[in-house]
Amino acid sequence: MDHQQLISETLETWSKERPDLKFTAMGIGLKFDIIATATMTLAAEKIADLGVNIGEFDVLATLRRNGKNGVLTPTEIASAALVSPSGLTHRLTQLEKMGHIIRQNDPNDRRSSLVRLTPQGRKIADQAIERISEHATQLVSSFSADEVEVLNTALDKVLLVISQRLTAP
Amino acid sequence: MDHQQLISETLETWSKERPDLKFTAMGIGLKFDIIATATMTLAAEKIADLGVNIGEFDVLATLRRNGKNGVLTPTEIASAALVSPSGLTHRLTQLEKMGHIIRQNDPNDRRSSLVRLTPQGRKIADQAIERISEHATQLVSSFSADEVEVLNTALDKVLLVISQRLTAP
DNA sequence: TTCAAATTGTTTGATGTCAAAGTAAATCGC
DNA sequence: GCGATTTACTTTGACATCAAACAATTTGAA
Repeated sequence: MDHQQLISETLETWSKERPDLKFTAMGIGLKFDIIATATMTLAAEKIADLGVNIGEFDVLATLRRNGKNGVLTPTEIASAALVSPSGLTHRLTQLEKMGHIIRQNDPNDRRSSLVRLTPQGRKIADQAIERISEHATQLVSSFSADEVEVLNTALDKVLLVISQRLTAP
Repeated sequence: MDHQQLISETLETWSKERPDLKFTAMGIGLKFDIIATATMTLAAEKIADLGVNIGEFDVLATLRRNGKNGVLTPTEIASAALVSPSGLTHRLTQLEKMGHIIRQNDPNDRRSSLVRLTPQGRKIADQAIERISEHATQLVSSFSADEVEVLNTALDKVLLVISQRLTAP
């Protein structure tokens, strides 16, 4: 069964069983979830042959786009990549094995370390971002510029509500 | 740093580093991902005190909304809940421990089994869907009916492209 | 009828994640 | 200064998930 059909069938059966509740918004939530999952799956496929997964790409990308010298501390990467400290440690370990990054001691703070993108890692990051930005563009290729604008605005409105909920439950 | 700001900063720095690429669509993808993750996290919090996680709720909900007698085979549940067979086995085991479902032998096919929602499981499903539908409604509470309609239409368009990509890579 | 292929659900092994504890070092307040 | 607190990263343990292998059973074609 197709995703669209799965969603509409879910909403219909729920409405039948619980006519006292409203399910329109839940349908939107379902769509967000399915779109996000599928988008990530597809993006992962696009870069699979580069040997990195999406999480690892995210780390490389964070270093790559951080201009100057591609050096950040793990804490900086973790907050930019929305990953837990322990999750980041694992990603860094993998990336270091592959030779895409190196960990160096921070000369100013011995608790800390500096994560540096290697030339090889930079190359991977560049190849990956090319494919991923292109892939994302294709997903909204049926949209006019205006429609993209409208969608973006709507997403921003949802993000705003979410930020409020996350910080002030 | 706030999510909105994180996204716009990511797009800006990328545009600076790679002015040859287009990042608008990737920003939309990022927003989908953050919204979906946060929505699920918030929904999980809403039902945490019921003792079930989102995946388990999904199974209960599939059984509950499937009218008549709340009985389905694991295969039917798995395809409706978008979970792998092995993932479903684990969820069913947990739910059976809690007394929310029971597994019975299928009299017509001894390979198969029938998963039946218990009255207790049905109660949990009802409480959970009330909270989750309400929570979803709040997330788009700042939208007019028209805006909800526009958003839904846009999401459907994206879903359509995704379905095509997933089936025909 | 019989045996190969398909189907059903579970088990196994690997992955990626987080929360919490642990280790080490820097900073702040007195 | 000096001890308590905070900060930075890693380690550990738990969890949920998937893909692939598996065992049991049904189906279907020769």
